[in-house]
Amino acid sequence: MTQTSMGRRDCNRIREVFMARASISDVAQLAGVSESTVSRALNGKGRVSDHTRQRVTAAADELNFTLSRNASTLATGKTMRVLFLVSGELKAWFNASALQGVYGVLAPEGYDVMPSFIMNGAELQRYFAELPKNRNADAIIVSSFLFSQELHDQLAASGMPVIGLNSPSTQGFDASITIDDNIAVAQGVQLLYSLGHRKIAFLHDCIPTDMLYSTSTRTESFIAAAHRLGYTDDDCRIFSAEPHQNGHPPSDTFPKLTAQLLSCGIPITGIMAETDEFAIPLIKELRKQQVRIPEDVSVLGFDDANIADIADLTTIHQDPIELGRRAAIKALALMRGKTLEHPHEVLPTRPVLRQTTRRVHMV
Amino acid sequence: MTQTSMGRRDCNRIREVFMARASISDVAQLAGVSESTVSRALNGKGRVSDHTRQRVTAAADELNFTLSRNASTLATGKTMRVLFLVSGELKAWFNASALQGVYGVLAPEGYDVMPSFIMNGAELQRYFAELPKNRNADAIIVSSFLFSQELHDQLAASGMPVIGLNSPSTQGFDASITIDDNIAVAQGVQLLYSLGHRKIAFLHDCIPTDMLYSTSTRTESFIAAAHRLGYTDDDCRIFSAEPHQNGHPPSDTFPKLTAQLLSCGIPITGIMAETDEFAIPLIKELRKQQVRIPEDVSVLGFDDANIADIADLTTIHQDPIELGRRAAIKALALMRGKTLEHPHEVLPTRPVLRQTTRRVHMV
DNA sequence: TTGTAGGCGTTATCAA
DNA sequence: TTGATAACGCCTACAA
Repeated sequence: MTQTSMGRRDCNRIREVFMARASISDVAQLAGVSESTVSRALNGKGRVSDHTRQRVTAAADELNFTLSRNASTLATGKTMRVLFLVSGELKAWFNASALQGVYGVLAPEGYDVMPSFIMNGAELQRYFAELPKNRNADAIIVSSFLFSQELHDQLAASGMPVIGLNSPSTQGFDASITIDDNIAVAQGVQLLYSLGHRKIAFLHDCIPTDMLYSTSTRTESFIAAAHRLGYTDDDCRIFSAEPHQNGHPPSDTFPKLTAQLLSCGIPITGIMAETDEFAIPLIKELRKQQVRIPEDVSVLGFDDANIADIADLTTIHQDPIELGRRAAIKALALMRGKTLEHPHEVLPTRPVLRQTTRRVHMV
Repeated sequence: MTQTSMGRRDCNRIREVFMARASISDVAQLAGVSESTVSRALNGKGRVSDHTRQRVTAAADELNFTLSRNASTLATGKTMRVLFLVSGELKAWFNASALQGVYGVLAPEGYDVMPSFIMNGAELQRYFAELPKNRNADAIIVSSFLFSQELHDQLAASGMPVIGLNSPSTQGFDASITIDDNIAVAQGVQLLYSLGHRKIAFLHDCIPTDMLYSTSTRTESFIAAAHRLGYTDDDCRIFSAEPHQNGHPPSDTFPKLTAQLLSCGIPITGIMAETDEFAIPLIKELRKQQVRIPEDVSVLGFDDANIADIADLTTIHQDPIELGRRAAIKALALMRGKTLEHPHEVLPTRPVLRQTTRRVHMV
């Protein structure tokens, strides 16, 4: 270890005095072996005799030493970090749950998870423009995003595996895990049908965005499913909220929707809302207007978020923790150079019956 | 650029063909300057003439280059990463919100946030044993943890700033941000008092843990506050749930508590629950037993989590996003070597009136 | 303001 | 199985 630069040297000396950070060479010296051997002994790769390994381990313990992730990263090109990108709020039920799932499988494997969230298309643009050049992660899991071809190309250029989570298509993803929104909505329609509801409505929450996986496809799914079950255009209606303002529906959304529902001319008894979050304030408003739920009208949500349980809301269940887990498992495999047999998978959804729906008693 | 090692060279060649990753030397060459100049031009530190900077920037853009975080990390010792450690689930309202707050201030400053969660004391022990040696982050924000002196010492040895978030004491933290549980509970008691409730109860949720900031201090705070307002021991009662089993109260918790409440011999009209999450199932059970809320009994929660709004629960409001933000701001300052004027701060709480409490009409 | 020459703490190659 | 040596990609002290 030659040291000609005084500045550095002083710096090191200070560091050693204050916190005694050992480096691999210290361990090598103490164990009486070379740095390479320490490296091999400590990171598991490469053959080292048991005897040597023990000596090295002992020396490392004594010096309170572990290998530096950063240095390894630089040498190997592996960062042991995974990006988790979501749109909207990190604290949202879906995102937080998915993060927990991702973390749950990645952390035990020694990976760090770095969440990011992005609010609009411009940010997304910028984010992905930087991403491939940063080589700051080994994989990226992307939740609910809609990707342009351009972004796809940028990502492909990064060489990083890109895993989709509830993304609208498999386009641009090396692997993906998702629910089938189409089927899920059909489950809801089927439920309303089975309960005897012959006039039904879908309530669409309009989230304007240039990048989010718009749940607007649920509207189409609803109509298609209803038609398959024999509902005519007069038997099933769509009501749309005004576009969100700073992350929430405008304040008069639910009174307006309630008014529309009650004045639309057909006696709707079954309502499916696009999300639980949308269903609950609607129910509150309906009850305020003396519409009894579920006696007069049944209401069905979508997601089975924690609030659905609180509100006793019948809904369609999906499991973001499991989605996160699966995404992470795929990421893990891809980072390890494996080829996935089934890169794109679909997780089932199911209805959960609670107290906001009931069987219609025919007149 | 001398290259004697064939292996590496091949590797580089392959990489260049496939993804054309430029390094700082490529930029230097293209811009016709030295690597140091590129470094200075791109990372902002150090003086570079405008003309040179422009040439460098242009070259970097052309080569689709940005500085590698990892390499910078190794050279500078700054990782530009912050750990965020929580106990319990990441998806829990408090944790997810705090994370969002932390992320909100750190991300724009170029920091990555790495969340971790830890379920028990053993994991905590292990986590902190590794932490100082890893030098994998520049600071750590710790949410709601109780620290032993031993852990404190280990952390201090790491040289990393440690910021507490709703931790029970400032002990062991370089900075902290918290609410005052004592005051918050007193606000609740005062509210019940002002509403005319003269027989009140506190419901304690028993979360057994060897590391979590136990909210059990709230019980004592409740008694103290009640006494200050003139409640006698006969006027205020404490009811405790059985210890959690796998993260939740035992299933018969709320029927049991309800029975206790109704049979305790004093006509309790005001209840404060330790958390919103605890209050809501209690209310459901009470209503099931034909106890009208708020007509017969007023119930008050604690937290103002999103579910409180859903359940129309009167509660004590705290703001974990803001707590996260403040913690991050402190972290930022400390990482930048600043000394905080007020390292330990307290954020106010306030009652939020909803539909589960009402004024008692005296007989 | 710019260039030179280490150094950051690992891993990988090759030879022994 | 082990060791010497050269990367990995950037930053910084110093001299120019």
